Amino acid sequence: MYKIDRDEFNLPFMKERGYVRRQCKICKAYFWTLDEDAEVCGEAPCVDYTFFDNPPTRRRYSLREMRNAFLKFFEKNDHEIINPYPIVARWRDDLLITIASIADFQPYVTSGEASPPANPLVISQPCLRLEDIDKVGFTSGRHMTIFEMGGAHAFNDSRKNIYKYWKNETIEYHHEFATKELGIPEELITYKEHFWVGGGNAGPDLEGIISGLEVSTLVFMKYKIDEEGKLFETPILTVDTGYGMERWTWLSQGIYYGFEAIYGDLFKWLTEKFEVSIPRRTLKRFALMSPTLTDKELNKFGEVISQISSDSNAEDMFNRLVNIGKLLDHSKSALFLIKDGAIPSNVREGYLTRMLIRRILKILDDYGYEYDFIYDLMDRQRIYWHKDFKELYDLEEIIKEVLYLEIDKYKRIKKNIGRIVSSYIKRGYSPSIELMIELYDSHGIHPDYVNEYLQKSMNINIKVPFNFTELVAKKHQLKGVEKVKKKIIPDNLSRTYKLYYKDQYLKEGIAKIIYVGDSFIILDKTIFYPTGGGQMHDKGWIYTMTGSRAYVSNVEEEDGIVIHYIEGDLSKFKVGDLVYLELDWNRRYSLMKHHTSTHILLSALRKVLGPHIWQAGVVKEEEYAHLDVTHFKVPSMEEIIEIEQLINKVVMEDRPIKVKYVDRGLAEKEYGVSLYQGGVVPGSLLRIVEVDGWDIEACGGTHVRKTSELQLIKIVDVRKIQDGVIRFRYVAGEKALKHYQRYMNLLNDVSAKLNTNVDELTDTISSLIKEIKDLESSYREVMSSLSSAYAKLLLYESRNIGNIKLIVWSSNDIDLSIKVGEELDLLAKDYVYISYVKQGRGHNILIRVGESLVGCLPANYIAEDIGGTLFRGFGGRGNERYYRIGGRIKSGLEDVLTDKLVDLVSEYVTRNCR
RNA sequence: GGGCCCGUGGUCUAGUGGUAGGACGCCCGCCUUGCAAGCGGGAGGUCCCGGGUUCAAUUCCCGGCGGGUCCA
Repeated sequence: MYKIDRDEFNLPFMKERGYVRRQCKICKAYFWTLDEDAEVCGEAPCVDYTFFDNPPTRRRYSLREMRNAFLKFFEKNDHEIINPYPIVARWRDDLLITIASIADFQPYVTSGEASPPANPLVISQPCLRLEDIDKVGFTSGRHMTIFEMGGAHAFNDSRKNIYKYWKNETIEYHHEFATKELGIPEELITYKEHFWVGGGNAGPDLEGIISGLEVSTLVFMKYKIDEEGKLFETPILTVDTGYGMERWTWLSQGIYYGFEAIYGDLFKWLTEKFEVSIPRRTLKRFALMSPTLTDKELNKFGEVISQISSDSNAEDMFNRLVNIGKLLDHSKSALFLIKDGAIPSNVREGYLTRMLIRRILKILDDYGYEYDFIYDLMDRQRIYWHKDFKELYDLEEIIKEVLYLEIDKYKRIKKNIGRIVSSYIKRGYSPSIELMIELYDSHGIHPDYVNEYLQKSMNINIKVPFNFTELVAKKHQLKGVEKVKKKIIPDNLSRTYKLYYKDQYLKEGIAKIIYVGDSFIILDKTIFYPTGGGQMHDKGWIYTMTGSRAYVSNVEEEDGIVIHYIEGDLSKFKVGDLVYLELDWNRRYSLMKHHTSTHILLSALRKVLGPHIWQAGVVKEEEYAHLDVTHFKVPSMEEIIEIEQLINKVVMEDRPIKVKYVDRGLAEKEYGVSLYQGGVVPGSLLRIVEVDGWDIEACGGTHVRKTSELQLIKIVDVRKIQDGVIRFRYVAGEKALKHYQRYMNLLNDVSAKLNTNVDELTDTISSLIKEIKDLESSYREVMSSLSSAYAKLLLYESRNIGNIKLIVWSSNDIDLSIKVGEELDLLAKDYVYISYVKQGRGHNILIRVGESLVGCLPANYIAEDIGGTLFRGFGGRGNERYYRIGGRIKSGLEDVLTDKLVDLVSEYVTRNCR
């Protein structure tokens, strides 16, 4: 797509080492090699892997050893080691998960807006990629959903005269790491040209290929790319290298199946558990051909396996092997996601965790293992990795609870399969792919399970296509139109100076008007805080120097410019005038208390509930605040009480709240990315708010000076707002007092209404409920005796036509009429009961006939006859014994109805029954 | 953030524009040495909430709340 200049990589390094540029005759890519006669690029599938049984490195490395070797090598070469970021990318609003080491530094570092935590730096970043999840296991370890990307990054900024290094040094480092550090002969290394595009940036890159395996990508980011694919040079040149730690490890061990290299003992444990035994030679053949496997071939895995082994159970064995790979891979991914707060959910990153866990459960199902096996699997993973990722250690209980809930949900789905599938078929769905898509989409039922059910109940078998998930995805492709916020302010205004950052307690001030819109004013500086970071905007007043006053009802921020929305007349406000500003301080002070309370609560939640707690959303209003956090269930009353006591202890300890501005890079290094609880914070300088010794966050809100100002924080509501997200609602300061008072009033009101006092309220209500129940049951009894009495009376007064008793009754209660009809059954078998009921504007006729008359006088026949003559246009429904019709008739006709009915039915009866 | 599915006794559910039904559980009785099972009887419901259409809504329509599920 993008052409790379033939001299792009014609670097001094290439000349010194004797590398020449060649074109691959198979894949057509250009590459650099020491072999002047080379015709193919050196990457599988153009060539075979050549490291099996014969690793090119000086020795074998475990993943940990490889990571250390990598980090230490670059540290030796003046790179600073940076701790990895979480795999849930909360500092980005365009990504859910960290897919590359450079993602840690986008967008503000790569755009030049903020400086990096160190320059140059090196990092080993766990990354998650789910695009190739279906290939995991089949490609022998080339694809994993979770992997560590070793990133050595340098940021060159021509505007600031910062130059670290660029192409030549990058390749030299790579080469030296491979040859000197690991001892790989340089003839085995080729560099393949490529053009990399991603995350809004682009640039040429070299792929480092050793013994057939691509082990690194050295990207030279120098373009921004727009939606049409146009390239623009950027002032920042970013060296973005990605060393695939797992692949280097695999390479160094020279074994066939990559998962064995990475997961060692865990792999061995699973092969025993799944009773996998594959001859070494067969496994090697498989691993060698795995890079060439296409989707189509994976669809016919059996045929592929038959090419490399004649063994009758070979396909089963390889399927088991592939599933072991999937189990290892998916369980590690799920573990790391949970560690970083991606609690299983039906939305966002939590959904990825759920999907991975469900895939594991499905495999266990397929091989007849108990779901409980996943506890063991995940716990072994936790122990396996906890030395490298210390937070894992404390996660034992949390993971257990999360898994318990997920297994429970999965079982529920499975239990309902039969019922749901048959209900869809009853609804007119034919057993088909469409049905499977619908069932998966709406109920999460895996197509295999649908098939199993169809096979059992209808003996139908449907082939599930390899691209099933793709078909499901297609249903969702209609994209919503993005709402573009209309810009209402002119371009040339300068940013508003924010006085509330200079002094958070400013209640009044003076500013100059620089723009007057139709309903808003823009000032050169302001004390009004605009809605942001979950904190609602201030309200207050703006005065002209001549005493005119306007009410500020809303404040918003756009591109650093604060917009004051005004209620009322703006004609007195002129550009250039000085105005006097006054805050509604009660409101603001309450907002500040709620904001500081939020910080205190968040840290308390992490302490009480666990390190998986992250902020998922927050709103601070004048009357109350709420904080949404990632957690798997509503905390118990005990936990909530503990949390409440803890936050109020912090209040009473009177801790100071400090605000300081720190360079973004330094702040991240010092405090970690847990700083970004509130999401993306732009800019190079971060405003850090610290509740002394308790909580540190990057935050743009206004806070109180000391925790004692909060007086009291009261949690008023805790509930689950979606799977994996719990909402805490709370109030602070005088709002807490107000809350108590409001509830006390409520209780008093209720007590007064019930003529009791608050302490006896529960007992009173209990006895009231009982009383109502008793009344209801007496009412039923009365109704029953009443209808029984009516039935007897009506029967006594009935007129005999032949030996049939005809009862015509006019009532005003449809329920009573129905009941009376039922009672008649107990008294007679040869009656015809017609009840006329007027209700509101409508009229209803009930018709009921005794048991012995069903043959000659079915209720539905009578109804049709009456309906046809007397109530044209009425609707009705019923059966031979019971029928009900109704509709609207002209007023004034009611009186004649009863007589007419009697005549009609008498005639009808005489005619039909002799 | 968006799409789709679902809300009926304590639990699981059938069903419907016109009398809310079944199973499990619960209570009482019978049979049995006892248990389980069986038989007979009984209690238990604002058919999620609000609005609309209709003579009539648990059912149809709209909105809300709650649950499920998939996609990004």
